[in-house]
Amino acid sequence: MRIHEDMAGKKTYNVERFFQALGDQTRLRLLNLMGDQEICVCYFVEILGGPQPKISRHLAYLRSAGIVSARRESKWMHYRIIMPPHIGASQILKQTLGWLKEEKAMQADRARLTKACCSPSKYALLEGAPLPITLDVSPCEVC
Amino acid sequence: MRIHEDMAGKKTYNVERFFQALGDQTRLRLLNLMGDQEICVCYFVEILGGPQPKISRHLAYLRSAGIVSARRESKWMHYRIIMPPHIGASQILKQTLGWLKEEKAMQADRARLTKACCSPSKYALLEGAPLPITLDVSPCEVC
DNA sequence: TTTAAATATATGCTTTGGCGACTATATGAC
DNA sequence: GTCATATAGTCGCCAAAGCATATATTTAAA
Repeated sequence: MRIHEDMAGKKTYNVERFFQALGDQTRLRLLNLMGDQEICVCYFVEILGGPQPKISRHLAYLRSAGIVSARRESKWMHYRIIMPPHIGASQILKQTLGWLKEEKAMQADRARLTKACCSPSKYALLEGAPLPITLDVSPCEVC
Repeated sequence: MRIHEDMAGKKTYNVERFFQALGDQTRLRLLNLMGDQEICVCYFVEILGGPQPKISRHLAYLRSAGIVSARRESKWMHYRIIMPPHIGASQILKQTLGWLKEEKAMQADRARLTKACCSPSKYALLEGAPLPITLDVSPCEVC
């Protein structure tokens, strides 16, 4: 959850860690793919390419920064974005996700995800993999 | 300016670098102190404390990330925030600055800056230093 | 039913590069 | 020379990438 205590013993959100988590291309691509869906790791591996441990590492980083959460479903792991408890961070994260949607490279990633979901049998890695689950985004009281 | 070229030769904003620049406590404090003012380095050194090269280095980092610009006035250097050319980054930066204003530690920094400006003669480092200059913030067409 | 193989994901380990802190020194303006 | 600021050199640390291996779960075999 990446909360630490300050000298007064009060819980304080780790702002640095939050921004550092956003300061990496791979992690931004992962967040963009998640959007408001809960997605199985195998899709990340398929879409981003590259060695699987790399994906796993970056997901772990995002988890440790309190930006995503993981859920196990039999042998598959699903990741989703969770809004940080800190309201400022939460707003920035939303804004960042909105911005990513407008980047061409990010749109291409999402398009490939959609395509992969439509015909997962064409991708060896995705045989029998559970489809992404769209989360109902409860309206935020802030915005 | 931290723009690099992608394979198509098109100029592309360096998002990673932008977030990395925000991922450090000292740099966030510097940005918070600048706000909408142009401020002399000696104030940063006075308010943040610590060795002067540390401040200078972080300012250089912010400059290389295209987030601040520097202006020389005789022997003093003035720094101010400049809005990134990328609209998404620009919005995030504004939002971050707004958020910082609400953090207690950041408010304390600003209070000490105000105090120092009111009676610079009390601070050895600030003898004869030029006061911060408030910039007229032209209304942004986006927000 | 216990065991072994296969699949999905995570973690260890090593190398490499960047960044932060610190001290000392260089530059630029008076 | 003096003052304000920047840069260089060094050290230690964190993090990223790549490869190998461990864990967890399901399927297949015996």
